[in-house]
Amino acid sequence: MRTTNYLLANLKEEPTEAELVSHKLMLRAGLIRKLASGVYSWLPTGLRVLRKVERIVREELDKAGCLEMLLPSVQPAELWQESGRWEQYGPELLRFKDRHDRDFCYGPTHEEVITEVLRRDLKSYKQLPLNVYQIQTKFRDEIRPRFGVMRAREFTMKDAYSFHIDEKSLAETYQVMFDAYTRIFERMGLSFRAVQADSGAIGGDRSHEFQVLADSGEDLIAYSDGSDYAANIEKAETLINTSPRPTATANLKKVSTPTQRTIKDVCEFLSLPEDKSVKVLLVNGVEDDIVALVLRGDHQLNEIKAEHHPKVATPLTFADEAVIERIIKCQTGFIGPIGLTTPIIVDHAAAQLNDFCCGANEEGMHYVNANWGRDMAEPDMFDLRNVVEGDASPDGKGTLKLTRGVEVGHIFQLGTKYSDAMKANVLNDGGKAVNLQMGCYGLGISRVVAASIEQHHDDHGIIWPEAIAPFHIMLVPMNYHKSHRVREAADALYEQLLDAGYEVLFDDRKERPGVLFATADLIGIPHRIVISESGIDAGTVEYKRRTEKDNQTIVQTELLSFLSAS
RNA sequence: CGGGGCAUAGCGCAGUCUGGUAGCGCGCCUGCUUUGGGAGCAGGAUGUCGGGAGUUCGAAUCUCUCUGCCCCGACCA
Repeated sequence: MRTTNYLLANLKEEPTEAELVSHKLMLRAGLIRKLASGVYSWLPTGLRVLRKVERIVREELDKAGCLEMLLPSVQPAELWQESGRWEQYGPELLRFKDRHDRDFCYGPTHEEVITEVLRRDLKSYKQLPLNVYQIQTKFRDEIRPRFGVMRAREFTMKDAYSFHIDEKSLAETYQVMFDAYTRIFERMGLSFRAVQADSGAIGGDRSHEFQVLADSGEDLIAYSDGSDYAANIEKAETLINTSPRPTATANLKKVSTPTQRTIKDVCEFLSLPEDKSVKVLLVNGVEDDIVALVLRGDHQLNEIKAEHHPKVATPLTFADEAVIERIIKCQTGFIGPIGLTTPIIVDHAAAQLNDFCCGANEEGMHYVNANWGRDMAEPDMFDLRNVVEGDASPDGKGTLKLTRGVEVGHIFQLGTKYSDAMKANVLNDGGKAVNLQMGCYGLGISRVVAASIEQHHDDHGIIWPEAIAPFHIMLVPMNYHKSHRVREAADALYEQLLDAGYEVLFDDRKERPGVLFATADLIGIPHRIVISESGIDAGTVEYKRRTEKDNQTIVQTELLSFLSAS
């Protein structure tokens, strides 16, 4: 491709709308343009990358025995009502009506549609297992889209769905997909980690996320330094300390803390370490108005885990101030477990404390030297907190470290959640109808593009991994418009490289060298070849890899063999 | 949805407080010079000052209203 016949669409200045490096570079290098909040156009260079990502995904899924289909993006409400998600999904589901006033939505995901399509055609266990996928535009009306295509409302996703006669078959395909995802992200040159995950709104029992490691990632991941354990912080369990709780050594004492309401203030005021205090968070309950969650002062509530407690209302919401004052007759900041009449759920770490500090349920007062079992009932324990760096790994091997990631893939074992709701079944070998076991497997195609840039860039621009680069080679002639010799040599080499099967971006613009070099760096094409008069005299070309700082001089006649070797 | 901010040329911004015929840089077009890391000089084009309503002799500027966008909190590929 000659740049004079191409749309480079580079921006010299940084767009103010962008915060993340990847977002800035995607705008500057002419990959995308914003049409509306969270809605982007893909320009030629961006689309080339997107297609490369899709190609790798297709190749690996086809190899894994997954069949490509294409489902409608517009879906009738009836299907969503049948699965129960028309109500559950909330405002993130973009809904609209057709001319007959019938309800539709734009698909944010396709469990309902695929189940509807296949329940008609799947009749026998002999047709199973079946694994299908599509690559398609989704729309999720995110409350706050941000970071360009990283969290867009409209985005390209690969979604796959598998159908099985039993859990064993599901687990096998799940593993096949796990391995396919691993190969896909390896081929793309991404540094990533598969982590255990909470399955969230999609539902199901077992799930993993594929996280591209990046400081700017929105997810926190905990991983062990002594094993392959890794989990999203939402999911990461704490290893329960089974040693007996230290015994009480001092008498309960009420102390005045007139204006100290936060753990930090109370502990500073009383000269106590924060890990010798507990805090009480009041949330709405399922049966009770309020449920008290007790955590060690230095720990943070994990809302996802808390939602898994049967007494806690889902989604987790904090209790209303007015309700708190009515039931506990005390303002937040001075609330503690002693004498509370609400159900009390205690995190394992808080339950291990002796002689701790807590609110006295009385304005301006706290207790010190509080002890479970002596000053109040033995604790009802549950895993409520976020793991912290240095915690023991839940598998008992090593300690946990934290890192940030971008979720580019998420795979789930759904079980029969959708087949139960939508009555999707086949006959087994005994002639009995059984509901299908299902798996689903998402991969954010457009997000991968952003995540890759997040991981591969420098001050000058993008550094594409070979596998997803928009072009293989940037051909840069010096003085193309003045020198006949350069023109002839560059034109000839361009044809030669194309014939050899390379995707070449040939910068034949009438620009100064600095502009050409800056463009090449910004777009981030892996290989750069410079043609100049002096090189022609010496029978050489200049070669530079985008990942490296220095040039190499290559004898012109050896260029093709050099390239095929590198 | 709550809190904060912004909207002026393709992009980045000044001008708004204190109303008086819209400006700067980059980019773009033309010419000359220059030619190994985003050149120099000269000339040129480009605006419903986000929309609507109001106040005023007069509104980018003041008032009201609507819309869009960005950032911080609860979702997800």
